[in-house]
Amino acid sequence: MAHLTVSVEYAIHSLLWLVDAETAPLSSRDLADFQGVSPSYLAKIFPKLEKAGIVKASEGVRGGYELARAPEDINFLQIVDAIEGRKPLFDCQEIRGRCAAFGELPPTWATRGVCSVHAVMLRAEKAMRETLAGASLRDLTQAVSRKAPPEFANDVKAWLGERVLRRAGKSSSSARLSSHGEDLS
Amino acid sequence: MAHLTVSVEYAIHSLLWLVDAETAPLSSRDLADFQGVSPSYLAKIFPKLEKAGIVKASEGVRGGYELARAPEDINFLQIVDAIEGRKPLFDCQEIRGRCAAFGELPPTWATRGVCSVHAVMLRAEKAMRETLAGASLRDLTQAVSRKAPPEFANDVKAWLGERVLRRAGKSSSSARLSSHGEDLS
DNA sequence: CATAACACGGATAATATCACTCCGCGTTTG
DNA sequence: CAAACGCGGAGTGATATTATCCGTGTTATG
Ligand code: FES
Ligand code: FES
Repeated sequence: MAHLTVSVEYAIHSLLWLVDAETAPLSSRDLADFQGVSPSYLAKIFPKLEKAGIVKASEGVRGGYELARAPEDINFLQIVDAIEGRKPLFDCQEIRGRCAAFGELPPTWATRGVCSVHAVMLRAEKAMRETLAGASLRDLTQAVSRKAPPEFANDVKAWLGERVLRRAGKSSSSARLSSHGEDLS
Repeated sequence: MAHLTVSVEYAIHSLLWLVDAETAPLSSRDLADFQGVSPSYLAKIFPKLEKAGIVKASEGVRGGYELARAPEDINFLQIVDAIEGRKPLFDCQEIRGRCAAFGELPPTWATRGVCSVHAVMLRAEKAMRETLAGASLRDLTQAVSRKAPPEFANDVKAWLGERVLRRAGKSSSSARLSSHGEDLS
């Protein structure tokens, strides 16, 4: 867990829209266009979530992704680990064994167990991971719905629903897909 | 605080030897050779600790560094911030404002305050920082002295004392500087 | 059956950071 | 004055991040 990259931001925000999605599954392209991020990059992120068992993929046309578990069983730590691959916060180089006060090879007491400096870093990483594990996708959707006005959920479903209809070939109703007057050139 | 780099490991281990150092000040070169790390790289780290007020520098020959405060008043968080420069754990790109359900510019409720995803990351970073702030340099020296045999402290002082004598020009007694039979070619 | 829209993986490139080296300058001791 | 310091800037190779493009396989639709 070296650093929380933008891939994590893309992933969590994408998963947010998969919760309560009526028009499932949603393609990575749909989610990218909806959020205004790079489609090709988001397409590289979802296979990681799928291998971690967080989302379920369906192939072929009309395929896409849906949540593999209930949103209360998906937490931030699982998402971060799925994407960043369990990299440690601190990468100990075992300085302690190269002390010149030792001869060629250090005594056993010096290299046994975890270095006291490293132990503090491990505690810090554990505190961070526990905080991430304590935040579920369900908590996130509740926080968002407290913030957004009630009609926003309908706008989202209208936009995504229009997307699904359009790629189904029925590309007749191409205007007025959102109550905010969005059009795509 | 993007990632705890090896510079942090070098810094904390170096500061460890500055606690209870009888032959003060110690040069960055002394500390690097003693620990078996790159002298030129460690020399780039100490000015950061000096600007943070953790360490006090003396210039000229026989100069070097000593702790600027008592070791119980120096914690891991101060050292990490001094070296990594307060970089955040998570760099929010404000994805939420680019949602296609909004028109050209997003409504105020969507961009006001901190994003709910970002808020979780800030809590995780806070938990990590509090753990780091709870570990002082004094705690570290106590943990090390519990681990090392009592004669080790004498070995360290002998090696560093010999180093100070040698660069003082009195380079006659160059052998048998450690009870482990260390010699430097 | 042909096509188009998917997922998936590999290759590539631009940018940034990291670990590290080298140099020159000013300061201080002997 | 010379040697040993601290200090700052420039530069280098390795790696990671962000992003794009392409090819392969799968599946629904016409
Ligand atoms: S040897 Fe790596 S942190 Fe001490
Ligand atoms: S917009 Fe950056 S974390 Fe939500």
